Amino acid sequence: MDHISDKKKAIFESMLALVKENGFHGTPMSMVARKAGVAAGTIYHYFESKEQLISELSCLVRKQMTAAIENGADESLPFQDRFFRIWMNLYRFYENNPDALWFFEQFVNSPYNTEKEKEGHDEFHDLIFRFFRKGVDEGFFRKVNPEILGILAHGNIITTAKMQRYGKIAIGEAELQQIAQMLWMGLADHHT
Amino acid sequence: MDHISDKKKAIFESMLALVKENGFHGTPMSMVARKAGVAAGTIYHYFESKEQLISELSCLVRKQMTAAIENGADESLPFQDRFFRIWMNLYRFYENNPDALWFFEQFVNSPYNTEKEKEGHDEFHDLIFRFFRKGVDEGFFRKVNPEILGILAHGNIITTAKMQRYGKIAIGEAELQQIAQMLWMGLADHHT
Amino acid sequence: MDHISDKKKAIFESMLALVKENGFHGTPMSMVARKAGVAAGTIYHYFESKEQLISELSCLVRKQMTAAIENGADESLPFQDRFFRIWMNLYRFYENNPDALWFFEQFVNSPYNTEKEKEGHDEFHDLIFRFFRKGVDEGFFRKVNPEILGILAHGNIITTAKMQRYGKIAIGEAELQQIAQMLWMGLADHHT
Amino acid sequence: MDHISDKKKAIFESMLALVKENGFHGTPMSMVARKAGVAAGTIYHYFESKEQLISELSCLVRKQMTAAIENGADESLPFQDRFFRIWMNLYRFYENNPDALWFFEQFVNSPYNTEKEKEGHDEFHDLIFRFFRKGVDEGFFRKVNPEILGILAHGNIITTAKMQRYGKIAIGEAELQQIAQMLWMGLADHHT
DNA sequence: CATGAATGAGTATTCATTCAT
DNA sequence: GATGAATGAATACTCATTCAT
Repeated sequence: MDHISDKKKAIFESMLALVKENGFHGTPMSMVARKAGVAAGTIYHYFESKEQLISELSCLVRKQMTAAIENGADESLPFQDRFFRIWMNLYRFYENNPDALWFFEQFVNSPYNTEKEKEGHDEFHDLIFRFFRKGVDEGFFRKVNPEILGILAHGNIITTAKMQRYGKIAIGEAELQQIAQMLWMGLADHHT
Repeated sequence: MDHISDKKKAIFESMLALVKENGFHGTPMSMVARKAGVAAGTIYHYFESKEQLISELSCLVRKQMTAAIENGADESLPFQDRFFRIWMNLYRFYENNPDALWFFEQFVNSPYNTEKEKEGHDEFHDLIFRFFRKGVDEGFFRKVNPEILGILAHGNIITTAKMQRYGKIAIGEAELQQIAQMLWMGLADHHT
Repeated sequence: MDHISDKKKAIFESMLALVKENGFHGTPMSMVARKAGVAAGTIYHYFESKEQLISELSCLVRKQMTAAIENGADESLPFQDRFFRIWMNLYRFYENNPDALWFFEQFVNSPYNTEKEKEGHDEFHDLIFRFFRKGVDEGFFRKVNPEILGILAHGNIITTAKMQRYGKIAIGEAELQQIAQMLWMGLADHHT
Repeated sequence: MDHISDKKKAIFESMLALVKENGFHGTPMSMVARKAGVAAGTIYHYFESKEQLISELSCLVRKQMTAAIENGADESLPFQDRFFRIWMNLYRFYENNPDALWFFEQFVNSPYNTEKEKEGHDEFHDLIFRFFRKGVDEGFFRKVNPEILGILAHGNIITTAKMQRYGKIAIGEAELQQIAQMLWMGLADHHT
């Protein structure tokens, strides 16, 4: 059923929001509990430790990111359309879920992102990788390790989302189109 | 002038190295002191608080980043050459100073990076901005807000450095050239 | 009558075994419940509190100790035979019920052994006392407060059982005989 | 110098007294700190953890016990005199240091008394052992493993001290003499 | 009777910071 | 300037106990 109890969901959401405000360290479990409307001890029925709560939350966020992309994975579309669709889908996800973006950025560079964490299966990464390999194989992209292309593309989207979030620079629809376009042009194989 | 006492330098280096290992929270002042070979109290002769030590360190790192770029700012060179030179210079800096890269990435996404922090004058940012504005003005780059271009370019370099640092994907000289090349192609104005 | 429900028994046994492993403090009620195969709340149908569970368990153990002795209380036997029989019966009880020995030793020296606890009627103590008073009255033992003799004798048995349990010193049948013999010789009235 | 700082001593004494009242678990570090007149954190300058504080305290107590015996180790005295002297010295120690007696009894039967703890070198035990081996070798005691004799004798003293401490039974000088005498008679080799 | 999710007070421990020497 | 012992507020986590189902 994959059913997540209401309390567990409330705890997830509470942590997500608070981490954005205060960072991992600045977010005591007691605060997570209060915002989630549960007792401090209750969290420990659902999660073994703060570390595990954060770890599970990172999995959840990654799943959401994966889901966000998959909408654009419609294989019947032309490749280039899929590229822009994926770019925009993921961008929109970050735009609409700034807490998730912030959480993830902090998580990646934190001691919570342990070796064990990194070694787990990462469907998000796989999805991206397959897409870019296909792009290389079919001549759309340069002959470069598709993994590199995927990571650069994702970095590009995150940079854009952070820019928008940061708020000092106006990023409208036109700019988004241009940024995605620039990425496509950069990756494209201009030989042919 | 601008002389940094040996102890102060030792404290900076100690913090820089430890933050990479353990993160901000995992790095108590006592540990910084021990690694720097000074007493805990001594740190407070040089810095008002942990926060300020981190803040000053972030300034120092930014200065180093600025210095790294400036080598490529030789205005007599053709613009495109300067672009690749700046790209590579900054990349090399991150490659050779992984502690600094790590520290900065953590810092940017941390509560230590306060509003006040963000509002301070940022010579690094200015330098980048001026360069990209020139590129736009002179027709090398698309007609896009140069600030956006600068941030995308910096994001590209950091993504590359982290990829290399992360170690799972082989990034050799050939790949570096390609990545910079792709960035250039992306930003370039293909109209003309 | 005096019927103990299966669950209650399971809870007693669970606590007894766990206390030996982990001590009172290291034995949370939830652990007792799990090992007993009941829900945490169920324990509170049978016992008012952890304290009372422990208190009742201590009574139960004392009863078992009393029963162990009583087998040797056959008044038709010569007094000396009864002495050795009691000694060995009690020793065997501790040997065969190391959990009980351990529990009792911890209990006696714990804050659970409250004043109220100590003041309750103690049949075990009475039994021992009567036996040693008889021994004194009939000239087998020295003219010493029989309560003292009883406590010394019991201490001797417990010391022996712990030695055996501890495992570093080989205690065989021969040694047991000797220890009991030494105790007898010590208590005996050598005047006559 | 074996010098123990005043604060460390205060912490030891505070713990010793409180454990007697409340047991290990009932004695939070904050309470130890308050009674010792130091801040909670201060304890952790001297001891790594509660466990280590307790462990070190147990060593200290054992040393005191050893010292108490050694006064009676005057080898020029007749063996029997030494026996009674050791018995009384150790008894007096327990009588005058009821906190230590209580602490030790609790400690021995607690999870703090780890395997590692038990395996450490134990001078107290060695001293006792050597004395009883000599007694056996020189024909004063029965031909029984001297280790067993030592443990029984120590158990006898502790039982006596606890009886006295317990307070319900009057133990005067006469009784003490008798108890020690009974122990001697018990251990003695009556063959010769 | 039985359950087990929920509670929240209580505990060991950490760590930025101070200050007497 | 330099030291490091001392501080005490803050935090993750535990567990006896309750109660709605």
